[in-house]
Amino acid sequence: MPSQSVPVPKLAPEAGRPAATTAGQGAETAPAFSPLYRQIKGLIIAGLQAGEWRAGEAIPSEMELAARFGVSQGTVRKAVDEMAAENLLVRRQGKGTFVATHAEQRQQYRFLRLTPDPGQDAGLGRQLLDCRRQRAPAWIARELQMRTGDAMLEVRRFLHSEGTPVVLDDIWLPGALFKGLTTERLREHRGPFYGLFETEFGVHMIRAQEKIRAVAADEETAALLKLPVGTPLLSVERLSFTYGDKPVELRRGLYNTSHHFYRNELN
Amino acid sequence: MPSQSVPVPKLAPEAGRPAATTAGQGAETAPAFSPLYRQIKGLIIAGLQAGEWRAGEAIPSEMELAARFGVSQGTVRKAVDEMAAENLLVRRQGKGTFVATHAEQRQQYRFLRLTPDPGQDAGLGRQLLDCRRQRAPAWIARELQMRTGDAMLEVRRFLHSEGTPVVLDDIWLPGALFKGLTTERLREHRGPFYGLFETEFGVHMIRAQEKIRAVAADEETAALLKLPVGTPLLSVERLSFTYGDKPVELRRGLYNTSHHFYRNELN
DNA sequence: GAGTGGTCTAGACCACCAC
DNA sequence: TGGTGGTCTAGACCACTCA
Repeated sequence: MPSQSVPVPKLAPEAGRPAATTAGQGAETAPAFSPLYRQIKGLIIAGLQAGEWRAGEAIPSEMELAARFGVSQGTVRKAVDEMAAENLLVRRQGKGTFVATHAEQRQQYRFLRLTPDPGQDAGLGRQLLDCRRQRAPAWIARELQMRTGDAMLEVRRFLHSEGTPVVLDDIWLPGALFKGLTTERLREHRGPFYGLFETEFGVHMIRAQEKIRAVAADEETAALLKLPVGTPLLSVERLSFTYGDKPVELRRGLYNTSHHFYRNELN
Repeated sequence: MPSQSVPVPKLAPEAGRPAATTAGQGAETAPAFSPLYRQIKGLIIAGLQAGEWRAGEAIPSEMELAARFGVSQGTVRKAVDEMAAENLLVRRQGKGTFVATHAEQRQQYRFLRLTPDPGQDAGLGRQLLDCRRQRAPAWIARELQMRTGDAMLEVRRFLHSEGTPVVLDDIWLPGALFKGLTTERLREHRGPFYGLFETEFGVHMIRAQEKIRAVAADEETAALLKLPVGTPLLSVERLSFTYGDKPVELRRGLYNTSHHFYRNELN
């Protein structure tokens, strides 16, 4: 005998589901009704955030989660479905559900939309130029939701294709989250930075916004990318977020699009 | 008594669900097993493609569709869920499920990622420059999957913000699909082109790919956009598709990104 | 064969909308 | 008041993986 007033056991008190009618009170702007499966999703995200399961590890099976939260498997399934659609989790039939990671081959460079023209080599090499601790200037502090002057890491690097530089990246990170990150650590690391950030610092990028413009190469950039001053470059400014919509990385890439392009899918 | 061998009535013969085990035969590369809900999805898409329901109209209720296809409501729901996630359909609680359209206010300029800098006016005006019938050159024919020399429409237009031109668009369309499209028709039309294409020609854009580069303004472009020759511009090449992954529009925009940027969300 | 996710069903009740 | 989509449950069986 299914009944919607029975469940909601082990949920946190404030997560209690509003009963039958959306009765009075109506305080503030929105009653903020949220279905059970969304509350479950919130609890799973809280677990990820708390580090209960690390990147690449399996989370408990749907049946286990259903038992733990006191809901049916179908409700857990719907929560996990949404999280899989958002690339927070990865389902593998017969094996389990895993915390998404940037470290795996299949998922590497998930956020990089740069694509070589036909006939170009697909692989991109990395070259670290610089990594130093600075005090955050106002505009970066604003983006990363820290205070002007707070500790900040500044990284500069190349991506190159067959020896010629294609991308010049400047990367800014909150110093508080990346204590102990050094030039050597970055240089020794194999694979994408985001993999390192996950395994070494527990910082997991789940979403990003990019703002793209066309700009002219200034003298410094032109010299570094071995291009004439004034060459049109793609400026890609990326703000990346972890769980809880917390911004944790600001990045500005300058792309030489002579033999590569930025690919985007619209739906 | 649910049983997975019972259903599958009114489905098209070739859509029949493979029974229990993925038995022998194994011809070619993939057995191409597809679950019931995906077959239902295919049938609904076929209906859209055939014009059974037009853009903006409601499709039958989930119960009706379930009865028609001889499956449970839950299976129809899963099919519709996927289509809603792909922006093919729009669900409205209490009202029904509707064929997505580019004509509505809410959905207008769904594919336009150009965003004004803070303080800039958000609205963009349109100005038609030209519309003529041509023969498709090889490179366009290839993209639109037609033959070189086939009839093709070529449209050129501006988007401008507060009087100054921001975007110069060249648009190429297969002549066969847009018979009767004239300069006057385009000029008189209010709202986005994609709305006109839907209502007048039954061509519905559901998906697009963009390739983005930074380029320097040539003389003609510079004059049209009132910029110095060599100004860096964002080149946005868009290929749009209808049902069945059929390409039906090629477009190349040159964006002045001095006071606007191209916004993208990464997941 | 046991365990995991994937599909499908059937039925209940809720929230929203229009008449 | 009746219809629509939205949520939740319970249970069956299938497909895949691994020991």
